Amino acid sequence: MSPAPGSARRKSRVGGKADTEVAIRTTRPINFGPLADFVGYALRRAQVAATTRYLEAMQEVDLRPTQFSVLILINENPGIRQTEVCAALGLQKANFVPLLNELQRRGLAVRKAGVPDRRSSALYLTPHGEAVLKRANELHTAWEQSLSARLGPQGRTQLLELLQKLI
Amino acid sequence: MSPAPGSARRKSRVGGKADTEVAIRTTRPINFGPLADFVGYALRRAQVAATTRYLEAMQEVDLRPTQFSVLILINENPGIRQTEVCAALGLQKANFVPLLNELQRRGLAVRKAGVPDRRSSALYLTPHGEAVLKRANELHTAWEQSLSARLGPQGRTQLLELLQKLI
DNA sequence: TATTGTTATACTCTATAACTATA
DNA sequence: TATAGTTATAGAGTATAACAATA
Repeated sequence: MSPAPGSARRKSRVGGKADTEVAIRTTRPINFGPLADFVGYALRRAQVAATTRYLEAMQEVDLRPTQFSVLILINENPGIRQTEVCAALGLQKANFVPLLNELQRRGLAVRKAGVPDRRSSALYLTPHGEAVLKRANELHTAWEQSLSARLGPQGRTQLLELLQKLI
Repeated sequence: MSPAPGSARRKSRVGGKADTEVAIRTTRPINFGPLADFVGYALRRAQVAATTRYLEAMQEVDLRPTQFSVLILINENPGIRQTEVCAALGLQKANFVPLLNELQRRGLAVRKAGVPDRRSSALYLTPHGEAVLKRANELHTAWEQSLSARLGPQGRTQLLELLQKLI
């Protein structure tokens, strides 16, 4: 799993040439050994690369991956409770509090009282939250299409199926 | 990519039955909407699941993914410099310092002086480091085999190829 | 007693700026 | 001037314990 935006940088030395030449220092080619064939390592590298491009693509709506998935879940399940979102997404309830506070501060989601169980509140998107989510989905769709372009027509489906088997 | 060890927990209510029954509270089924078809989300979930199992598998040698990959790289490229390892694995040189300190403290790797460029030192595994790496490779191979079992014979190769296209 | 939401806290991972000693 | 290694620091993400209100 280690990070590694494929960057075994190799600079080429300009032989015994004089110093007037741009003297770029040689770094011998790095041997990755068995690492090149590790699924865990490839998974990590792919995830880092994907996240980097995701953040670029979603810059306009300024939604981190988890924030985006929380908005989707609230939108798909209006009135959902915090604990339910946490269980569905694998988040700690303690960490969800500041995350939701931020979404509420930005006017994207709200906690509403009036649930039978008075310990909980019900979560909803605001109209603004719905609009931002709509735009986020457009940007995200474009991003997924750029993935499909890399993976080929069947590649994306194949990848999804294979990843499912790891969960 | 949001976390989510597939855990949309659904408890089933025992209809209108009396309280003598184990009263499990209903949580309505959560609708994941488009999230279920996102490559980024699947990538994240698979990576989290894989890392969790990796850590279990490697418990005996106590090597985090990055530590493991650093040991492999030093072993494959004896005398490699810190900057080269960082470039190859996509690490910040600043973060590499405490990481290598820890490997050195545990007697797995060493910085040796005597390089032409006196700003650098050359990295090597100790005999103990080599032995630990050997054991780590055994444990890791077993883990990769458990992945292969999930993915099917061609699945692992397919997955590696698809992940490469994302990098 | 158990659960929901919350606070506080800590640990890992990642990122940037600035320093030193060499080049 | 630029680079290798280092220090310090800050920001995410994630994890646990404990508390108040409610069930």
